[in-house]
Amino acid sequence: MSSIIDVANAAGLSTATVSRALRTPEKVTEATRARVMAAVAAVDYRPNLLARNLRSDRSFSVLVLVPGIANPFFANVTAGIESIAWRRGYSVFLGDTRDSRDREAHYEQLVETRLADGVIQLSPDYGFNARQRAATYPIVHACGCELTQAPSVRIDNAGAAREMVDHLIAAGHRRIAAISGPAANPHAVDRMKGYRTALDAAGVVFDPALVRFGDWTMGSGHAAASELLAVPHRPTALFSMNDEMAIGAIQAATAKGLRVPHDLAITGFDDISFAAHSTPSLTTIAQPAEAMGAKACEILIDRIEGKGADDTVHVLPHELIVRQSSGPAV
Amino acid sequence: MSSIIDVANAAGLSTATVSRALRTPEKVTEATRARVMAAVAAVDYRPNLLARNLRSDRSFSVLVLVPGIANPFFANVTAGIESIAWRRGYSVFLGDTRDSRDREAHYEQLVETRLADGVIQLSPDYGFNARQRAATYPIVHACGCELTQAPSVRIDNAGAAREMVDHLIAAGHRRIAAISGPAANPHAVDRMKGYRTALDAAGVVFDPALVRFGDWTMGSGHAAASELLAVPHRPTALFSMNDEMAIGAIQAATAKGLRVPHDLAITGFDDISFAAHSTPSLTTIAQPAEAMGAKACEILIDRIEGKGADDTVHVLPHELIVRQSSGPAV
DNA sequence: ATGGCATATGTAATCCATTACATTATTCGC
DNA sequence: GCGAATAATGTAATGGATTACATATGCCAT
Repeated sequence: MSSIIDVANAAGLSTATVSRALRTPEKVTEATRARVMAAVAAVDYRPNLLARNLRSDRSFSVLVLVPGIANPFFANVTAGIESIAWRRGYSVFLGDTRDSRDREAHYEQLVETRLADGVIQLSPDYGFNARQRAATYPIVHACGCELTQAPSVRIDNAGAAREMVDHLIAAGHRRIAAISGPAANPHAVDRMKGYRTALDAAGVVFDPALVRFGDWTMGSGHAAASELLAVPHRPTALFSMNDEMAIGAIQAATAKGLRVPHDLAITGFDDISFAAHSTPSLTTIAQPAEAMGAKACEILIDRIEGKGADDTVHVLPHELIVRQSSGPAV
Repeated sequence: MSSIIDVANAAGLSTATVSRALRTPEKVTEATRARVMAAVAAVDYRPNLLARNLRSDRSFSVLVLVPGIANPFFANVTAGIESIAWRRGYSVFLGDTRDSRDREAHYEQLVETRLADGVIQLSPDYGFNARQRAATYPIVHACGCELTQAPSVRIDNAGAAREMVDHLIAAGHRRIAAISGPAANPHAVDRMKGYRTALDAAGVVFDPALVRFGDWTMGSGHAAASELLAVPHRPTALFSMNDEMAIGAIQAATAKGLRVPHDLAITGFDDISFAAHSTPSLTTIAQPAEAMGAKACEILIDRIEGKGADDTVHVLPHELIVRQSSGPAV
């Protein structure tokens, strides 16, 4: 593999001039630049970016910490991150933490060893990751919760949940069950808050028997719905805190012979692409997943490049999308 | 940020000894190692991997070229890649090509500029990517088609498609429509081959009017199904070449008042997680997505590390998963 | 024509860890 | 107890691009 020295030799110039011709062409004669370009082509030169990065102490790459890339929502956020990184000349390291602190810590080594310039964290902030909170490297949260410190990007989870439950209440529902994520999960906590606020506002007494905790998977949504439908005086609506669990719930309800939404309303959260195409299509909260990733990436790269330190919590707009799966209570 | 020199000073040793203590401890006294470790802790040392990588001309990272990370199937393959890369101490660069040759070529620069040691290609091989076929760097295809050269990993797409259509024929269907991917897509080509083989074997005359070309999205599956259901003497079964389009087709059929599978059988391909939880659940071909990614990654890293050059085409087993969406013809 | 200045190019130091080669310390055998 | 062999450590070169500083070239004004 030819190096800058080969180019310099081929062009009869010094490596300094070659470097300048390539990186800061305005510092070099038109003629020189042409000679360098010819030499580059002649020896098939590709700069060794490891060397450049070492010299400049920059890697021009960012690390995305994602709890699971197979989750469509996170995949969308990641796509948004990638598109901005690409535009700004950065590469993306994929750090799939599989929800493990260990893996997360291990991946953070990429920054500490200079292979990445900063981190975008997609896991919500549980509040006890002291290491990360004290991080000396640039870090931005892309799917924040109310606990998440700046700089971060999120939606108003509690507000969105409240809107959804308001929607169900407006449709006449009173017995509205919740299929939550893991009890300690900050997103679940925020959304649960919105759920209860909506119930309170409508004068509906909160009934713990109508709450089940899943793990965001369709299987857990199926299981939760099966249980909830067996409760005496069963709910007429299921508020699921993500789309996957809602899809699982639809399946469970249908298997029990219930018709959605006629016999049971079911709603989701996230608006992954499958929500619009499930049968029935799913009423949900649209999160601007790509936009959140993109915004987080912009903030991160601005920080890395020292272009103003954005230290705000960006709350992006969500949207209630009413589709077939929610309907009037019977 | 402290460097190896700081450690050497703190320990009263040379940088060479420090390096040895850390990388090849057996070359150093027990006592020395302890002194080095203490110094490392004292100055909070983290090796600069950019420097190490420059010296060794290795980056210990691989580039994954994926047509779209938001596609659940590719996300699963990527998850498989990541798990092996992790186990073997490599990082993963995410190269989302968005089906653009341009982006693909741009991402390949990562290898040519030494930021990645090799490439895993998830796009099927159209046969005209001369650049990549002549690549001087290690490259492995993870979702190959019949055209794909070794080393690569794939399933028997034609065989799987044939099995699926055989299954429909066995259930009594004769008018079996196909919802294909883009006409030129190698996976679509292979699967179309299997479709026709099955029809021929059953003595069913191929009817071009029963073929539609989608773009793998649910929307395109919906559109294709709508058209196919308007054909005179409409088909009793739809063979969709991926799960997303099948899910779109289910939605279209249901919207038309048809019951799946009672009035119309619909089958998919891939067995993404949503296939098991759609309503009705989807008969499909299970591809070992994670295993394909993992295998490809193993092969790639073996190549990178010079541990035998596996030059075979690995055909992993698929499986016909019969669920609710396929049923007897009416 | 010459000092002064801007522009273009060259020389060599630098980034940091690794490692070939050199040197010093230690152990073993007889 | 001494030379040979082995082990431990040190010195300095190396990887490839960038860049501070030095030098050379060209142009203008006086």
